[in-house]
Amino acid sequence: MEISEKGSNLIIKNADSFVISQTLECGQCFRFEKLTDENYIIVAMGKLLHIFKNGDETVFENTSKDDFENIWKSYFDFGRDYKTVKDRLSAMDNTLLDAVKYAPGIRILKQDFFECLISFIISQNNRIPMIKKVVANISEKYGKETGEFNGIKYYSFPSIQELSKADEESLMECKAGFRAKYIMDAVKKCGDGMFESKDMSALTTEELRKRLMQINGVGPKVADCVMLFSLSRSDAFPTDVWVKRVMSYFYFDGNDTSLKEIQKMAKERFSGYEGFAQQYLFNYAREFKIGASDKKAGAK
DNA sequence: ATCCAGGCCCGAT
DNA sequence: ATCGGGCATGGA
Repeated sequence: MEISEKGSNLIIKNADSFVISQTLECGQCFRFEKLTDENYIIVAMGKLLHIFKNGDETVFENTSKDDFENIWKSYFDFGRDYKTVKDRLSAMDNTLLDAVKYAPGIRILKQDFFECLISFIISQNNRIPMIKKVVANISEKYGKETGEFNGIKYYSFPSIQELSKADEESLMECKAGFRAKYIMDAVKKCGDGMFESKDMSALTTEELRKRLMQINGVGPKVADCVMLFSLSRSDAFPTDVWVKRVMSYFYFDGNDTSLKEIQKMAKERFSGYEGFAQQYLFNYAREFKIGASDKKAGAK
């Protein structure tokens, strides 16, 4: 992976295990817009990023080498060798082999903790287009303008302090629905210093999970998503309906299986790589509707 | 119109 | 411990 600067753009040549669409559209983040194929706008880390593919180059428009080193390298997890991750998973069983092959350009993002927490609180019992809309509404109302593209203004996700100004009513106006009160509790507990990054990094994944679940509206699924998508806890295994289905289908002979059993199985089988396995499997399951009542095919 | 969505809370067993 | 109903909202 060679990095260079061309004018005001930053260029990566032959990016390893990185397909923009696969990384963005696999359900881990909500603040992006597709312009054309492999050409996206991302709002993250207080920045507006136009990123696109041009032949064997991945272009970060108007991006300095400093911003890449300080922000995007970590955000896109470019410090990790995904070839090793994929090889290890692919060797575990044929299901994972197929799931990895299906989307070899997924990387697990390292998103901002607070944004990730609020976003996944909003995700519960909701659909992705609606989640994106609510997060965008909150950002426009409480965040700062980060830039403009094609005449459209974009707003960063608010900080804890900025969102502290919100009340339940205004969050309802942002279409958060019954989750508005959950957001209020999360903002309060973050503001009270319950989730300082220094303290969190001293906790085991299980301890951190319990602490996150002290927030009203945060259960095991949201807690695991936050740990995996913003805190690099790759031993977290977010288990939603799709993961439940794909795990039951392939590892429990099609039998409906409890959350506890599934997480136990994941820990044993995917040890150390649970989070990566989860994301490839989730993506695979959702695409082929594995285990869903209207299954598209026998998944292959 | 009814059903359901990357769940979780809450009250009943 | 585990189970089922209810929940704001909008698209199919």
